[in-house]
Amino acid sequence: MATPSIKEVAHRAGVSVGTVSNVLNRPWIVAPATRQRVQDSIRALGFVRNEAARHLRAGKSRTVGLIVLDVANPFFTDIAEGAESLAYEHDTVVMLCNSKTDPVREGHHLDQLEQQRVLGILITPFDSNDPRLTAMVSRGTPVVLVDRAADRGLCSVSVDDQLGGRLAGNHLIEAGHRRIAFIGGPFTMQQVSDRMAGITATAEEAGGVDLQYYEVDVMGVIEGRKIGEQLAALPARSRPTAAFLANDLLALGFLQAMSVAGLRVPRDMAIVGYDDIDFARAAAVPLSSVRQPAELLGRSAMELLQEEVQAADQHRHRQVIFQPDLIIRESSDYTR
Amino acid sequence: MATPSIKEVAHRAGVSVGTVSNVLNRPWIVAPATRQRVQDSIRALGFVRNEAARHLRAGKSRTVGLIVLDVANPFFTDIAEGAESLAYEHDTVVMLCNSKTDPVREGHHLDQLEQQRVLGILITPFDSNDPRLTAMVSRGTPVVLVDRAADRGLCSVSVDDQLGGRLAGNHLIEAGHRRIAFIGGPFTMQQVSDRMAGITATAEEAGGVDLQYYEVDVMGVIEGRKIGEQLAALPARSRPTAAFLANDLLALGFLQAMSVAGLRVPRDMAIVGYDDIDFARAAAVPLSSVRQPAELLGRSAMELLQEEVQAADQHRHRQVIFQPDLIIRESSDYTR
DNA sequence: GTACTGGATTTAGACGATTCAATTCGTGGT
DNA sequence: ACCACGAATTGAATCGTCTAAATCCAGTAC
Repeated sequence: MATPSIKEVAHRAGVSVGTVSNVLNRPWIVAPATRQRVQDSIRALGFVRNEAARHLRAGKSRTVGLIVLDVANPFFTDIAEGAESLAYEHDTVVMLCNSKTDPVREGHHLDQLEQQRVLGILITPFDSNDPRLTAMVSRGTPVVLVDRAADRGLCSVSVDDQLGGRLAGNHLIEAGHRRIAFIGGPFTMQQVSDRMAGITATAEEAGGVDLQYYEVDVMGVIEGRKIGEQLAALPARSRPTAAFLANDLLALGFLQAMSVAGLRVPRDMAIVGYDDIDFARAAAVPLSSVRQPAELLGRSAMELLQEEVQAADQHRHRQVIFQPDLIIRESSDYTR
Repeated sequence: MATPSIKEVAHRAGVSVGTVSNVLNRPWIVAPATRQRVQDSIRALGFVRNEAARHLRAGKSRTVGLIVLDVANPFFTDIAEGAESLAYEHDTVVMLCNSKTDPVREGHHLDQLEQQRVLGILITPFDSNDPRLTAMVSRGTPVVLVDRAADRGLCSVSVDDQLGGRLAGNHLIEAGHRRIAFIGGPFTMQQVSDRMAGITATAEEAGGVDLQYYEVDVMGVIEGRKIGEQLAALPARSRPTAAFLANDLLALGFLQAMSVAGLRVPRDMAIVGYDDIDFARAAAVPLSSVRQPAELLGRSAMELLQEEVQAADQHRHRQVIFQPDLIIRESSDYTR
């Protein structure tokens, strides 16, 4: 009934447990005939390795934790995709955790992962200065920040969010907009504040631009829609003529609200999102968006982690920064 | 450097490892003064339990595997949400795995989970008759099918998909549609074929209905959009006047294609989706959809699993079936 | 002073896989 | 016929935690 252990396999094959283990781990040192006998025994008994025992003995596990802010956001699934593809090559498993932008959930996941002695953790943290993170590192679990630049002793993979904000800002200002809304949140999240800083800088440089800020708790479609309704209800004279949203889910919700309210995009309201998820291209009005190389982000993060795990001692933390691209589509382009 | 073990904690507190373990597991049998001393030691050393060792000793782990077809589909994230909430109450962790409707990936995840000796597996399988599944069960890992009815010796939680198909079919036929497209895939997936069977039955009962079938590999926005473009390109006289799509992602893509092609919804094309994800309500034209109680599905599946894990021997497999609801919104309703 | 009680603590195996030093065995060289 | 060598295999220790049984000890009753 209970899953057979290596011991039963050995007994049935008439060899010692050491030999079975050798068949599993270094088959070439086992005589072909013996090897065959052991493999038959394994198959007959339906033996399955016990990962917990391996892990305990080896002192380290073969799983990597990945904590994202929102699994339902394609941006993060793309990251997961990238991370998993590389993990696979390293004979490693990814444990995907969803913090839902909630520090408590995030903490719970960190606890669990640390108890599982994961090889390391890739995380888009709620707060990148969380002392928990450095504590974990000092206790021996490598941490790589994803989509967030690290300053101190951590590896990180990120995209220049200020530049992203600037790209969006310049684009909208050059198109003639003078009342622009920035929508995102919570503002305490570095990504959000960086993007905000970027567009703010361009607005100041240009001068005469009225930039308004709207904060949301979570960046999802529903919230975007809500803010959209709110803006649509304003009189046209005081309503922003363009909106830059800190992610595409917000932008999609916002776009839907415009459509429901009968405002034309981009004529009445130009929209630029962030992340360039597949939905963005496929939206009712194809969405302009600041593209981030999500899958590459995930892959690189995993790469840094594996590097750190293998090099162990003489590893130097690195901060990789990618450049975002502005993808212009109909939602902000009058010329089409 | 290395994480301290219970042994170091014991040494520092001047007690035996057994006492430390007792503080961790049955604190009440330890004298308050000793308990305090141990707890101080734990904190000072930054001790973190080694889950692998606990697991090995206990013979069973504290994690449950959840394999879904598409993490990016909110329907499945809702299921995960439900499963996790209950898992939390049982001091259990959920490992979320994404099969991406790919049997190979699914198999890989199954292997990993079995090696980890997970408490059990919740899965929306690609093929519910996969012999792997029953093999795993016979080797001792309980499996609960999610969103899929089991016949043989398995627990399952599902929604009556035939009924769902009938609800959509009746609704569209009563509204006068006589050329209807069914879109989904792969048709080998039971959910899809059941929904198809449902609407087919209503069409046959009504008579004089031309029901056309379109198959896709994966049910995502992109694919929906593609089929939408394809239908939009047909001459109006032969084009279906209504479409029933096997999930909301497809429906959303389809809807976008209509909008781009200048077809009005529902006047030129009525649309009914499936799952009633949040996006559906928030779409440019709010989407009619067959609602499934996703979170409840996840919770119930976890409930069945926990039941089976605890009862162990005298457990009888159960097949829970929920009823879907048709939510009518603008995308199929002329009267609004 | 002895025997007993009950609470507090320790001790001594497991659990399953891995690894490495030790052993066995067959073969070839001399 | 004997030794040496290498290939194949074994045996035992180990990882960190848990638990049942054993031990210790202070206090109490007689």
